Amino acid sequence: MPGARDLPHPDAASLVLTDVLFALSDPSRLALVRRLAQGPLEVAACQPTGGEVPKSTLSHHLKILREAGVVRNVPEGRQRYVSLRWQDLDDRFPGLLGAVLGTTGEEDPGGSV
Amino acid sequence: MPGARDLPHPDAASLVLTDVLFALSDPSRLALVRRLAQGPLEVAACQPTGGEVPKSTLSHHLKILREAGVVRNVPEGRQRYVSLRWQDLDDRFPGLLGAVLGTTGEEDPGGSV
DNA sequence: TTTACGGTTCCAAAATTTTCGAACCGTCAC
DNA sequence: GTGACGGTTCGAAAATTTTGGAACCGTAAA
Repeated sequence: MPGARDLPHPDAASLVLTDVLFALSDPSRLALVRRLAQGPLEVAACQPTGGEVPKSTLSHHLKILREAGVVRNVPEGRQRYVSLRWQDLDDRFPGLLGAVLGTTGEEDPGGSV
Repeated sequence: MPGARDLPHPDAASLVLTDVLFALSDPSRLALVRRLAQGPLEVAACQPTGGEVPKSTLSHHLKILREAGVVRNVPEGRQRYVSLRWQDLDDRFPGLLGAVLGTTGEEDPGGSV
């Protein structure tokens, strides 16, 4: 197993509500979360649509999201995939993410694209 | 009309999600919001259960909550009543407050203690 | 009116967060 | 191996938030 450079992720049960709310309270982070709601993205693709941000800054925001348990960051070849921990979040704080994303959870989950 | 010393409150339609999330992301503020969910409190009663906090500090937290539109602060004689803007919040961000407070809205509101 | 009360505002210090360049680390291509 | 890539970590500066004392403002009681 050639170098497992996995980053630490809190497990679903130990997520802290205020940490999650804080992570989501930043406009640029929330914007990213909205995009992640549509599917995983590699880190480079997490750049805000339009402007470029220094790598270290982007990495910092990803860290806040990851440590709060909002996002999962897994290595894949020489890149990394960032994905929303929707299920875990919903297990721990039912309805929260849906409310933040503006969906109450009542609408067609697998709607026609 | 003897001195209307009303504080500014954003109206329901103009509430900003990240501001609300930020206001709720502080543990002491969130704790207060939970208590307010059970009914209005006068400012003095907003002191954290157990410890005393300087008046100016408490006032600051109330200001963050008020400016985010989470709370309403209305003068009443020589004191002020602080109340949760549950309805306004729910109109603007359906389900959010319920999710934060840990109730999806489905359970018995007046459950047996 | 004078004084006590309940609270907000003002201001500055302390703490935390944000930003970003530079150094570093694994992985893949040459 | 050597080098380019994709990203994280480190460290320090800039910006924002938190804290708390002092001054101030209306209201109600003396």
